[in-house]
Amino acid sequence: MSEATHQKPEILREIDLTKPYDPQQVEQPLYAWWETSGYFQPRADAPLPPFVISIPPPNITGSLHLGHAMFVTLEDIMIRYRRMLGHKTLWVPGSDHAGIATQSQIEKLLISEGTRRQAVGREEFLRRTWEWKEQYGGRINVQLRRLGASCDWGRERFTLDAGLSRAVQTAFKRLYDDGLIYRGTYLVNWSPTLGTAVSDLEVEYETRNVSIYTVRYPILPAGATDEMFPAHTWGSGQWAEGATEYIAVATTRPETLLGDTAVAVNPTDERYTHLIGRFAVLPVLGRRLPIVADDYVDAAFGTGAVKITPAHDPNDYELGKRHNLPMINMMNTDATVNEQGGPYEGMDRFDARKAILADLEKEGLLVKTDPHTMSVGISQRSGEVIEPLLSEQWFVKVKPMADMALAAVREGRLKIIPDNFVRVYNNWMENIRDWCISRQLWWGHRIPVWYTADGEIVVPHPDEPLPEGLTQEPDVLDAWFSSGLWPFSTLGWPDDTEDMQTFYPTSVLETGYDILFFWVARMVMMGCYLTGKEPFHTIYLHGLVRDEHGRKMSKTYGNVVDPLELMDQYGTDALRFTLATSSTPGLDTNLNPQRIETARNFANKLWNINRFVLSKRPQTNGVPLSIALPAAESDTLTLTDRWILSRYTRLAGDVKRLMEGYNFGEAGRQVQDFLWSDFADWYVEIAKVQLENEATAQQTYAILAGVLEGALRLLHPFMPYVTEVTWQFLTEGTDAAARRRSHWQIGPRQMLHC
RNA sequence: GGGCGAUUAGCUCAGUUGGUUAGAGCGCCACGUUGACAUCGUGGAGGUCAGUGGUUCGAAUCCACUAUCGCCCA
Repeated sequence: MSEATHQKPEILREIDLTKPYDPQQVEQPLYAWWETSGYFQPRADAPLPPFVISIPPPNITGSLHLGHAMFVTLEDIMIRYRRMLGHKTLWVPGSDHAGIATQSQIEKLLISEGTRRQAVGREEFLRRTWEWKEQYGGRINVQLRRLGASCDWGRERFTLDAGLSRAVQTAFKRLYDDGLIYRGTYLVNWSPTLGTAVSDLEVEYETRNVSIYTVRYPILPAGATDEMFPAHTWGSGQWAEGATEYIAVATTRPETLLGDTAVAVNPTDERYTHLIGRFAVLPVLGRRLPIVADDYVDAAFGTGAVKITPAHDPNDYELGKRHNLPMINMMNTDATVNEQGGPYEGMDRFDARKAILADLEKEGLLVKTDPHTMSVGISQRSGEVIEPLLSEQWFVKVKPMADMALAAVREGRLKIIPDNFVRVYNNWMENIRDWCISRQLWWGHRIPVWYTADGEIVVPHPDEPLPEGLTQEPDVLDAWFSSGLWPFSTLGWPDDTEDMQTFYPTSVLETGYDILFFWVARMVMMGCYLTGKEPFHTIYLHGLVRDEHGRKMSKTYGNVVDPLELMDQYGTDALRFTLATSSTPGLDTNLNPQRIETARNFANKLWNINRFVLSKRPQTNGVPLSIALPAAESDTLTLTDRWILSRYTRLAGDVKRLMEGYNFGEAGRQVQDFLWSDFADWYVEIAKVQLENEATAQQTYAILAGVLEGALRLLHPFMPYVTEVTWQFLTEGTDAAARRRSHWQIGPRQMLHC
């Protein structure tokens, strides 16, 4: 198709201009046309430098929610704007394997078939999961297309792709060789029903009303030997017979006493100084517990004496290390009591609690029960109470990377919008703790570590052949490990590919503030460390989408709004425009359905303005019509003409300024205000008169068409569908169509008419 | 305990370097329609910008404190 004979896409020929704007008729065919025409690929001949966004990869198990709609809206606004300005623009799409979420989904599927993961085995489980992924994993990306996302789908990536897996293995080896990855036995957050460790970030804290129990432990009577005390069996009711002194401790988790290895008091607490160095006797098991002094103990809390369970509590763990206490793990990985639990072995943790309390009472050792509020760790994924558990895991020593990430922001190479998140970012980076990266799952990147028969660790380079006779580590990596590499792994890293050279570092990373630590911070750390460059120069954080009264959307509350339904009802442009214009960076958005209706009306308004302008189009006898604004100094212009041109020029400048400053909402509102209030309500009405006058008719039409054409382009990043279809009708057979050499890609001067 | 944010019309929200009379949509009231558009137009009512104090010629905007709500971290 030559430029001079530019025609609107075939699909638009079906559209009936006499009816109100119908998004359903336009959107999907238009998207297909964009995509198949290659408009979303970066242009080789783009005049301006690359502008690149890596998509926040949705989970393959995910289905579209308003969070996706928000990020697509904002990122697509940036991408389309930069593309129109002439940047070599790339938006890299893809999806995340989402270890726990996906594995849980397939486990449920197996259970519904009457079997389970352990029964089918790892290989078959993975085969089933891949099968599921191939079948359903792409659904979310079909839905992102409906939102109008102008991603280059030819570059779509998945975190478990061969290339990205090689990136994971390369990163792992590099960090391991540099001493930043280590294996060790530490207290970790254990999710019993998921059967895996999780990172600190995956634990949420909830204030709960619980009971605090005061339990007294007998002090070993002077001169008593192991045989002499306790003299009676546990549960006899006479277990503590012969004790003359006791030390009382307060606990909210009495079942953990089975793992106690000491009792601690504050060294300055005069109530207990005489007991320091002596021994208490552990109820149930009769174990001798040294009474130790440590500043950690708050003399004012409870009884001032604390039972110490190093294998089941973070503070006790630290204290245990200071005092060289044994660490006794009394729990299995499914949170039942293990062989250390004596008579309670095999009981679930909460059943054991009840049983132990009953027995303590029987033995006269339960002093009292008080109500207590405390913060309880909950597994983000499963909602169950997290169990601090001593186990062998793999960790990343993140401090050196965090220092680089801090410097990037401090030295201005990385900007965060809105900037109040800089403090949050700094605070987290400065107090960062090592990251537990091993997960006891099957779905994910299996940790690239092999063991020899002697248990020696081998971490091969991904391109090296594997020595014979090795056994691979069974655990997989936290899925955030691979998403931490996303901006560069998707471009071909560790290879020095053309895409890496052209598009890395990327430009803006846009996502919700709720995953600042989970994802953004990790990408910055990994990017800085592994590639030597900040993976992007700007972080733009949006807020959460809430319901119209500010309540968090939740299934249980029944206030979840489905973006697909909104798009069916009002059109994609209406949803996008509403999300963009009712939000401010970093702040939560209360989504008011009435505003979506207004945005739909706005789309229809544009449609009708365009119909009016088209109806006034002069006859040109086959010569392409020129859509060009008259020079502002032309003395044939009426006052109204000058006014609208002035307003338009100011709008173009303001939009440019606002877009550059990431104030997309305000930019969108200004274009709407201009088109509806200034252009439609005033200029169009006065144009009706001017068009009747031979002296002004021609110029009036030029202004009508020229201003509309330009304003449509200003609005296009926000409402891509209606602006595209309208623009196609408006410019068909004109020089404006030819000027756009391909799609919306025209230079900045033309775009803004300034 | 530490930190962050919000508070503007009945509702949902704008208001970006401090600058006429604080804006929009919806809702409400009145009027209007064959001619781009009723998914519309015109006009109107409606605000002590949470409160107090301060800086300034001038404050919704900057500062301090207070209140309420929300979030993050420990």
